[in-house]
Amino acid sequence: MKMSKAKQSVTINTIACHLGVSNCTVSHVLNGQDKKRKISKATALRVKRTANKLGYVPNQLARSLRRGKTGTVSLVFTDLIGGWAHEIVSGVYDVFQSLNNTPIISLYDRSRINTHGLGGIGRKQVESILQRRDEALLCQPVEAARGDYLKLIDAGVNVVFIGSILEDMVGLERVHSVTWDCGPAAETIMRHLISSGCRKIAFIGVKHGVDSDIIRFNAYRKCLAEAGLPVRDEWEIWSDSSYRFDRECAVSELRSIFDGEEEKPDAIFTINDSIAVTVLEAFRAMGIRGSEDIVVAGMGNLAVTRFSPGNLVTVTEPLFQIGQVAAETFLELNEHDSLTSVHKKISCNGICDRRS
Amino acid sequence: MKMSKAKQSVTINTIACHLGVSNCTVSHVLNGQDKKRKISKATALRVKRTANKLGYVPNQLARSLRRGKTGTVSLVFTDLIGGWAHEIVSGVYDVFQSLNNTPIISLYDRSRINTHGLGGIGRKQVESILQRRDEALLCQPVEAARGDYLKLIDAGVNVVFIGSILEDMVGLERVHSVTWDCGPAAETIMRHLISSGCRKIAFIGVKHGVDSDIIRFNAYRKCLAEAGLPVRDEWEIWSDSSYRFDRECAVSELRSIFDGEEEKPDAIFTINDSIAVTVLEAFRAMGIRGSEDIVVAGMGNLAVTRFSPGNLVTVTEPLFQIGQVAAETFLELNEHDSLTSVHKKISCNGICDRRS
DNA sequence: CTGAAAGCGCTTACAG
DNA sequence: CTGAAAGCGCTTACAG
Repeated sequence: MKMSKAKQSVTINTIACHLGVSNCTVSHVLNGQDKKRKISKATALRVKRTANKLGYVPNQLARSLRRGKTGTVSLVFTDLIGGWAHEIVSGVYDVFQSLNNTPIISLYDRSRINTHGLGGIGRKQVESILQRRDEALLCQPVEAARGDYLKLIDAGVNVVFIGSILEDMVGLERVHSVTWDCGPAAETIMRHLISSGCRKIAFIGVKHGVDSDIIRFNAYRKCLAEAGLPVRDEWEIWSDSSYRFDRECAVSELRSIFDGEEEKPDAIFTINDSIAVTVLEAFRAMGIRGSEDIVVAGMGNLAVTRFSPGNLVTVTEPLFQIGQVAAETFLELNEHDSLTSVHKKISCNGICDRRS
Repeated sequence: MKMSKAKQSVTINTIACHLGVSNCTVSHVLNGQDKKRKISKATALRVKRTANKLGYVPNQLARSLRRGKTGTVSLVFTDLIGGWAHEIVSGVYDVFQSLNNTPIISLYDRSRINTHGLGGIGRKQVESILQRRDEALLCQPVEAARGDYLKLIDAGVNVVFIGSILEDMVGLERVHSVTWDCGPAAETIMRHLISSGCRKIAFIGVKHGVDSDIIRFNAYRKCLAEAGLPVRDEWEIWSDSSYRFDRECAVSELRSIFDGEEEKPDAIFTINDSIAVTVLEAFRAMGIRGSEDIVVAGMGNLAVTRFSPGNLVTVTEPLFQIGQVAAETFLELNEHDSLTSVHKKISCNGICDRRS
């Protein structure tokens, strides 16, 4: 290792030579096998002291190569904006804190990757994961990356989807998920809207190809039915934004609802905070009369809603917990070496009404 | 590598056996040395084909171990909130996209680490960097992590500070920085405030121990002097929030300014957006009379300001570019193997007035 | 209680 | 034009 230009790097052999013992003894001591190997306390102590004194740092490369196991995991996000990633990562680190595993966090920026015409997670990222011999990928599911997931799975990498899962990948080997109970959460929000007086509730969603798109929509429908409220086709909007639901999308969808002479909704249920916030922003920009009174519901309670203008209602997605459980899932997979899929669901119900 | 439970992993030897050539030939071809080594075109082609067919993926561990060089770099942030990290990371990836280097992004959450009583980047993170033999650390400078930086530097790891640099680390070997011209940027903001009519401008800062704290403050002072505006001690606030400038801090600092009978400022210049936004939030919460008209200036033009209430003025920090240049700096360091320090500064001046 | 030795998957002088 | 061999730093049966 040329890593240190200043001093020669100290290896297990340096210590062994120093002490006149074999490197194997050193290795055992430093791996805490001194008891099992019945190495004398004196020797063990001398080894530890010398290692410390010389500033020995085990070489992960050599160790992993020899063991045939890296213990590393990649965390890939579509972006690091809005706090989603932050919370997940915090949960993951919370679990890995005390272990030797090193999660490797990768960002994958869809906008940038699309620019380069790659799509998916990007060949570069997939290659990195494979070359590094990461043992799992924890990620937000992204439709466009399906091919990449399959490639990784095929190479023996466990894929743990976080938050939701690509609809048709449930049941595949080495595909796992840690999701949350977003159906009940969506129902809670809908009932909250209804019980606070909303009667004409529109829906705006984006199809990400994940199970939760539909789950949330079904909750919307179910609650309308329960309450005997009207279901109107023109109020059920699936935006076909292939990339990101941006201001422009929001404006055009809102026009389709508010431009005509028909009755206007008094609330809009959207499938996530990002959409909700964009809708509120669009309302403000468009200056639609009476839009200040319209309640917009999102889901997630993400940082992005912190200052969002207008009447926002949301529900907390237990991201920290999801991160923790995802990390634990990885550890289990690693330990039990089983091929069966693990699918965990976390419950929660923290509603958050930000109406001003 | 047990990474693939399904199929035996294919190595360079697998290919060599398959083709009846030596692994050394295979290695040369796959590393694009076939020309230099004068390997016959036919052999080269056969090697490439077989590698492809068998789905060969080079083992980064073995390669790095043998080469004595990993080419990896760690990116460490204090948090992933607010979009700062996202922009930096995008810039870094933009440069690494086409290379073989794999940046490894680590999060380091100060709040969580403080809870565990560690301080700094955290022993765990430092250990990981050393064990992985990362060749550089790119990071936001954090006062509390000084000891960790020194430890890494001592071990031969290059440290590249992003955005600003710890005051007293300039000039150290293996310490580098990619910063921006925040002094002129701060002056631009101040002049903007003054030219738009502000006459009584207060200052709120937090001492992070980085050079830019003082640079921004000096810009504040300089512009007041230039314009012949009053400098008042009680309007120059250095909050001693040791951790984060939160709502509570903001409220208490604002009280000290607005509670008495003295004259009140008509603008507040804060050293960054995060503080600015928190101040605006505190204003809203406290309901200080006339505070709607007070202009609050931040710096960064971060995502966190997107919906911030009230009158915000900010200036764009060229984060994407900083990320790019930081990545390039790493590559240069890696290539030239020089010990001299590299300090780069990026200019910019995109002012952004969000007054409603 | 301890050591000699093989081997993880590569790269790279060196020899032919 | 190509191959045999050493070695990166570690772990781990195996033998004593």
